[in-house]
Amino acid sequence: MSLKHILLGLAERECSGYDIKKEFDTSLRNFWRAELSQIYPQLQKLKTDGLLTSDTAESGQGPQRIVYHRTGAGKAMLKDWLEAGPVVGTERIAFLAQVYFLHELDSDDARLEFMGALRAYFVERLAFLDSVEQGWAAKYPGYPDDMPDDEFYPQLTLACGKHRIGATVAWCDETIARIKKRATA
Amino acid sequence: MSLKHILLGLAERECSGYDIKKEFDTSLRNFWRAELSQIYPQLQKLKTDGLLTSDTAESGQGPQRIVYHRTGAGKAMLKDWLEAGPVVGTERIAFLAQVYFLHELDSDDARLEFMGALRAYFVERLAFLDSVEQGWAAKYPGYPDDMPDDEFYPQLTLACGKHRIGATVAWCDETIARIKKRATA
DNA sequence: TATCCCATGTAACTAGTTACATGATTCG
DNA sequence: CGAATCATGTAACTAGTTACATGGGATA
Repeated sequence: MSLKHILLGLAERECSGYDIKKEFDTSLRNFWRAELSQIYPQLQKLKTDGLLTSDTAESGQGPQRIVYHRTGAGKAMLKDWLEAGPVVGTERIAFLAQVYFLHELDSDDARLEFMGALRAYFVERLAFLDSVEQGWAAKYPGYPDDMPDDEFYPQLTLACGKHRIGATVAWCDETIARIKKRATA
Repeated sequence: MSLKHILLGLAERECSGYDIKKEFDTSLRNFWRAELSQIYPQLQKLKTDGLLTSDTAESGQGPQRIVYHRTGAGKAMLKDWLEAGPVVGTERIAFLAQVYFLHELDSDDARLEFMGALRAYFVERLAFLDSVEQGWAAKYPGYPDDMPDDEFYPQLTLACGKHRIGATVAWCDETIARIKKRATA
């Protein structure tokens, strides 16, 4: 279960469920997503399990915040997860399932439209990653290697996204060319 | 919901739940996985929804097989899914969540060990894809483009896997070098 | 005779999504 | 005064996992 461990990782610093949601929607968005309706109960559960503690804090606007912080046991559980080695082989890639059955569309035009939409999506993702990167580069003159640990490792996930999405765009281009060639054959 | 549509795609030809499981474990394994305990009830549901029909067939060994075949409505639903455009942005990549928090491990050696294990996994996946490809190449002299439709589109998913996994291995190498450089700095 | 593959399923559980409910403050 | 943002949650549902249950036929 990764969500649990992600919350334990984020709770190195005091944070509320609302704060965490914002992190999912920005920094973590390349590899994980979660809704508030999943985050809040999970934080409560981690607290009853003794992995987090909570405190109330005033917020400038709106109701009181409940801020969480991880315990020693919480940190230990996160470390166990990392020490158990990479969690791989569980990914589901829906668009590839669609490509697998793309012959069910009834024209090459329809198939090319599908591939064009796919390519556009990934190009947009790549642009987003570039913009995040520019923010970092502006903040750290020694970017990407001269950064504190708690930014260096997140930066690695961005670098991975760039590699993978770049490769996916290249595959889209290749695929579009192959379908066109096939159409004229 | 992708599983439903994948089953509708596979049920173009008559197949049993058991057959489908084998397809998940071989051809589809690059982008989706499913257990028998999810497949069997889902097939039953698709039948009651009028998207599949079923028949019993003798099997050489073991009990009777229940073979499914999709209806016109089933085919139409699959087409609707494809025509609605690519399903993207839902992926969860657990190993990147781990990398994001890798600074929580307490030595560079531990971090390099993690990255080494990750690299080894992807190298192995790449070798598997190469072996699948060699099988295809042996069967079709005009590989990869001169293949029937119902093999060409699956082949595209293999090509995508090769691109993406290749890029991931390159990222692992780059990352290992960056962590080493950081360790000596 | 033991193990593997064939073949179908159910039960209990965990994980994640969508919709709903509440209420304060701030900005235009 | 209306919309956006802050802030927390519950309820109902869908999706997926793990464990259990059954039993035939083939192979070693």
